[in-house]
Amino acid sequence: MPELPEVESARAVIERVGLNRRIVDVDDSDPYETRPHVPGQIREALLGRTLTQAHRRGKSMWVDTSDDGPQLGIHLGMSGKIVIADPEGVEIDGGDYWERGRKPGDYRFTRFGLTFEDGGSLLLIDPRRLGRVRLDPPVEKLGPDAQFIRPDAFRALLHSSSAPVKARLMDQDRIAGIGNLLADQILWAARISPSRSADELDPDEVNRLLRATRAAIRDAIAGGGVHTLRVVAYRKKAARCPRDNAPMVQGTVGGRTTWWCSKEQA
DNA sequence: TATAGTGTTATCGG
DNA sequence: ACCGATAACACTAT
Repeated sequence: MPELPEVESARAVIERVGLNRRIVDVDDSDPYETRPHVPGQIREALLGRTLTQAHRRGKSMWVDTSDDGPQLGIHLGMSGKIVIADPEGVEIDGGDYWERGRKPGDYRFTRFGLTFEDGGSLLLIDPRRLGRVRLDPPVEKLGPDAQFIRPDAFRALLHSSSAPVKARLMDQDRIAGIGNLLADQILWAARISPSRSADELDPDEVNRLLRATRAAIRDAIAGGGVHTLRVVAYRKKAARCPRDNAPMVQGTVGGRTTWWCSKEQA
């Protein structure tokens, strides 16, 4: 369930096997997944074109299309996944991250699809339907990508807000790509309480946070998803911090369930 | 059966 | 207008 690392994996799937194949059919019949478009609108815009390049910023993806066509924007929401199937419908690439319970070839929750000339297809599978497909998505509102943000920009986004630092890290308009699990991992690794005011962090803490951000993203991409991050396994009742054995505690910060070490992140 | 959920956004109050 | 907190969205798995 996608944060920046999973979206990057999905982008890579499109780059590997989704490009330069003529689109001969489009299933955009789910009116919720494709809002505010109406069914048929995306189909009309894409028929006959090819995908030429896949981009990502934070958790948002968009794909360029041939012949000056529109960009195809894809957001995976809470449960979306991109899958490429061969002409027989056999899943040949779904990215390299874990996905809660789903088995390859389970297409029950397909919400959007492209069929290519050779019969292969690109599918958006999204049980919860909080993902979104749209033409020419507005991505300029997003903050800089969390994987590549520069130190001065990182410092600046924390500097001017009394909001809890976790809420600030998850604000996609200021830094794009960090979700609930990445945020918990970053704050745990940096030994900073999620509810600390962002503007009260000292320079050393800001440095620790930036280093932890880069490490968490790198580790999650290498490990196969945010669920592989160290602290994620300890986000549960009666768990103890794997560093100091103090109890892990739970609360709500920035509107999301949050777990932290009661000793090092006090 | 009731609840929680790895995301986004409209809405409300300050 | 800005900022932050909250509810709503749709649906499955536990």
